[in-house]
Amino acid sequence: MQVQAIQVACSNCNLRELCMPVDLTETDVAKIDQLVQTRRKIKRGQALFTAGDPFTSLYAIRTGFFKTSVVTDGGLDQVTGFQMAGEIMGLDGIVNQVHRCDAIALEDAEVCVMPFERMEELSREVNALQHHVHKIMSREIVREHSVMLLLGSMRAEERLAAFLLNLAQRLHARGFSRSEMILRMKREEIGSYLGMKLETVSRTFSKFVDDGLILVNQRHVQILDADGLHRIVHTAQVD
Amino acid sequence: MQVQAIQVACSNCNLRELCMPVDLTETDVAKIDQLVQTRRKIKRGQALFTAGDPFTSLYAIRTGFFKTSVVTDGGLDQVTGFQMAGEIMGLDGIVNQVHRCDAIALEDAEVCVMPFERMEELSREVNALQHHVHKIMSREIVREHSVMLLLGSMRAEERLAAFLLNLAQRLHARGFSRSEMILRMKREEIGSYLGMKLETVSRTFSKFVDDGLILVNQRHVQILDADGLHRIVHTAQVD
DNA sequence: CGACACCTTGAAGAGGTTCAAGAAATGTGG
DNA sequence: CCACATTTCTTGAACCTCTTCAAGGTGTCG
Repeated sequence: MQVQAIQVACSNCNLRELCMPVDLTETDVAKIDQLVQTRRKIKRGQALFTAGDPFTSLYAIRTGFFKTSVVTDGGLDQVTGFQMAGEIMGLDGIVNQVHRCDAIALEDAEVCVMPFERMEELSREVNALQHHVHKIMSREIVREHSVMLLLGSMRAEERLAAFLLNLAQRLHARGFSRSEMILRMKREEIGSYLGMKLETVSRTFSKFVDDGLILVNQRHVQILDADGLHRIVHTAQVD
Repeated sequence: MQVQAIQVACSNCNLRELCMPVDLTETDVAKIDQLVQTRRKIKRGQALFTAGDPFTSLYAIRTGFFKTSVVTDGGLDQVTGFQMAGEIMGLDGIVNQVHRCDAIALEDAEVCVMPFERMEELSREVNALQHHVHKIMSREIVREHSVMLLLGSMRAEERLAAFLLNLAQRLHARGFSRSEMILRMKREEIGSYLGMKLETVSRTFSKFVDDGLILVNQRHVQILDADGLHRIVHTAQVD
């Protein structure tokens, strides 16, 4: 496990508005800079944590791209999310002080380690941080609701269209192109996340290409007609 | 909207260990008793809150049974959960100060209103409450992961078996029979939650009856062979 | 008791899965 | 740097699960 002392304080981090509260007083800023003492580098394919690991910290992604997934004793495997810079991982560990999913780096990554006890302490002193923690968790709950909607009521094309639009939107919020992206995950992982088989993912990609909605070259995807994709998602009608 | 002053303090509530932290000092108990100043009664079919309502409070169910669901502009409808006594609703509202789902009473109900600003204040003073709030939210995230697993990787029979076992287990934790229950929701709502059509829910119930796993009489369900149901859930194998 | 909502069951059909084969990319060792 | 092995992706064809549509049954409540 690669651990290293930190070079950049939160207050100077370019991801600050993504993972930390804004509108802090100077003294609050100074306190929060104490929170992240270490960073960890994770090589592609390596786990940041796996189910069963004791929970000690939340992790903010500084660079790289992750997937989180739950596994059952039966061997079932479900990808529960894909995380990118500025997003927080590890929230599932708080209840029982044990991680309940795996977090795997899909490309070389670096995360900020935020010891949770320290966060709770600081939250009592810095109201903005307290509220921020609550918001992060609430946001995750809302996100999962929308995944439930996707898995529970949409068909394959709608799911994949929604997935691509969501990825593009998040990447764009981080300064990348709104229409072009490199997928960090394989078809099988997309399929697991979206509740469909990898063959169906591949076929649906091909269909979108035939319909002139996107261009696909392996993991390079270009969105040609975002409105068309939106229309597919919202064609998801009740009878 | 029915609001009323409170008769039972948290410290005397029989649901205390379900919705409040344990191991409090006397002074902490006194503080927490200040949290719930009002209760609200909700008639069957009425909404406690709906998507778009401003968020002010979390709600602890004292009696009754709820469903929560998200609706899209497209008219899609997804039940995201069923809640019973001692469980907390409203967590989705924290991020943007707006509720993002509907909470509908499936039987006459009463909830304790917990103003969230008050909770944040108290959390700064009472460490146990702070940690408790974090645990509640984390537990909800973990629960939703398991729903994603269910929706993403299980087939109809596995989903319904898992659903029945989960309900039975939660009811049993509240002192009810481990094997007999009255469903508070209709087939359509079960179907929405489990990502299947009401006809499929009905057919699957019938199959379980044929197989001697359960007895069904409308909404009265009796589990005859819990092990058999467990086997169905865990037969969910990866090849 | 009649109207309405809810549930069950059948038959036909669609959407997605499974199995299989081959193509394209990626990694490895000489 | 090339040959080979491995992984990942695409596509086809048959099959299966679940949905859709339809009709009839059952329960409930004014």
